[in-house]
Amino acid sequence: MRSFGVTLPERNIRMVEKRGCEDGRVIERVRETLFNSAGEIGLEIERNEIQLERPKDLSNGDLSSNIAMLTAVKTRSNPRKLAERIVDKISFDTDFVDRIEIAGPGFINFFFSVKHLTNQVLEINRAKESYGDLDIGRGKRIQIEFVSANPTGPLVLVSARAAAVGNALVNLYRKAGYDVESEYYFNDVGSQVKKLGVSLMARFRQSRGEEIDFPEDGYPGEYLIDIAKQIPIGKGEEWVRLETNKGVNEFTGFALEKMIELIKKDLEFFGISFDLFFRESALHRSNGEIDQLLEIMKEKDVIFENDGALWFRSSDFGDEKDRVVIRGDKSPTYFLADAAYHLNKLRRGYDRVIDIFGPDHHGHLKRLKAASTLFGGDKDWLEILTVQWVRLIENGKEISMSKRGGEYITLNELVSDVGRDAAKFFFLMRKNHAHIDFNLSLARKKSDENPVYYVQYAHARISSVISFASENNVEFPENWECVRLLEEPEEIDLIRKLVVFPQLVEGAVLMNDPNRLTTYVQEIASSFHHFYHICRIVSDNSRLSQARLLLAEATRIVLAESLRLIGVSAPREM
RNA sequence: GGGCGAUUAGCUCAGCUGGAUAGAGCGCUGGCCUCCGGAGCCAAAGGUCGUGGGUUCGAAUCCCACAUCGCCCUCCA
Repeated sequence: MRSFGVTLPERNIRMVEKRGCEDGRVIERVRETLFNSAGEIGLEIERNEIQLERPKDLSNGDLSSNIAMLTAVKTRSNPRKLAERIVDKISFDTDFVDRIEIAGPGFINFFFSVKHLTNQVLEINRAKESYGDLDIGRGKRIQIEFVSANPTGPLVLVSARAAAVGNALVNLYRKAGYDVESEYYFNDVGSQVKKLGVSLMARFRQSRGEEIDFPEDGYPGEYLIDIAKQIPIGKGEEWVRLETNKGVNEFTGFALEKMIELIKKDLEFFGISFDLFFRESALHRSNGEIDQLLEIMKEKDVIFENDGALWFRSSDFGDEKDRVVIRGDKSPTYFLADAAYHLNKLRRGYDRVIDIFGPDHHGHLKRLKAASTLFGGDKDWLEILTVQWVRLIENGKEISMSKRGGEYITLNELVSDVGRDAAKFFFLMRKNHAHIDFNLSLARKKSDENPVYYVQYAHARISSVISFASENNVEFPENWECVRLLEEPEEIDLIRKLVVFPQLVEGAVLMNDPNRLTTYVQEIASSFHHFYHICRIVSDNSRLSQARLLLAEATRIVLAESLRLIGVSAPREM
């Protein structure tokens, strides 16, 4: 059930009122009418308290209000009788509402007229891919940071999931009228990165025939062997001869550039792009954000010294204990750098910032939010979402991944195996914060069992029918009056599902929940197949054919746009 | 010990910020192409929504407790 009313947070109410599409205007008209009628019989109720829902079961109408049940409690009256009194007072032109029923314990149900519904088919055809565009963001600047995996290895499954989720959110927020920037943060500083350099040096020396042990805590993956081969031999040998620290630095620098290149390639292979790649090293310059943040922390008196290190009193902000920000060796911790990074974001002027974290970062969450309020970020300025682990299941069994052997399944391997579309779709079939068992065997299948193909098939089928119609001289009509001929239950059912799209986008944005789209798109496909089976599109009746062609095209538009939002292709044929 | 999440049909999961008779896919059973793509459609079977309390006109949904499972809890990043 969708509901728009009393329990909604402030910003949600505003959004509902600002919705631009015709469907939204209709909801407002119904709300207005109910408000007036309730006033006439002396009920005291706020406009925004009036909830309007779309019943799950369409036999309960297109819009349903529980106003009578809510007010019955206050006025100690029978909700059904109260509903009757309200309905008696309702008088508006029945252009879009066909009838009003009182049902169940006192629901007031509005049934849209066929005329109104068929008009929506025209609206979708007119709007095309802009159907469902909202202006709830009103141009506010929002930054979405995601993946941000360390440049110490190729991207693995969790990163792939974060990439799919982040990419879908970027698309959704843009569609909702936000000015969105996507960003990837590279931790190109610190001990992990240094380990990368040490590992690469070892690989290089091994490649020159030296029999040395690989460092125990190094990165054992094969990718470093490949990168070692790319080092010009003269250079590499020179670096080996340098004083150890300097030499490692050279290898680190080389490894970093190659890793960043590799990660960007992986992302491109997956079909994910970023507006900006930000490097942590930019924060470390003298009097950069790290220094500035330390100053702020000192001013606010939230810092103390202990054991030669500087600590942040994060326990005062809900963290379980205090955290080191400057280590005994004077180097800043990862946490301090990340907090400084967010200071940098704030200064760039974003109205809101969303971070998508992997599951291994969730302990980091509270202290980062605490830090962001320290330097002036409003409580809701920074929002942190987490995505959970992905387990790969093949033939009903988990594919075990051993960290020690460096045997991760990479993004690249997954996408090569099942394809971009299936990978993205499967990652978006669950809520972000729930674990996923990724069914490899199913994702691989190019058959009806695989939901991605089921949906894409519907799109291809529609495209094919439209071509078929054209070959048989059924074209899109000049005069769109023919949509009035749409009246079969299968046609009306399909239309009713299509018109939900703008609200679906709104809900997905409000709840940061792109997985709603994967469910929706399957429902649309199912309704279309059903309609297709019962109602012949191209027939001897040319006006009816044209009307159904418009409905098919409207379906195609909604399908294609939904798929675009989740980053999945909508093939014309397959 | 502390924290986050999960628990819904045989399996994998939806359930849209509390609504009406809890839905889909797969699997199983039985049907549907002289006709626009059968990668499709229809029908049937299948449920104490983990357990126990609470709030509410109304709870799978919110609150509390408990159980089971997964993950996290470095002066790593």
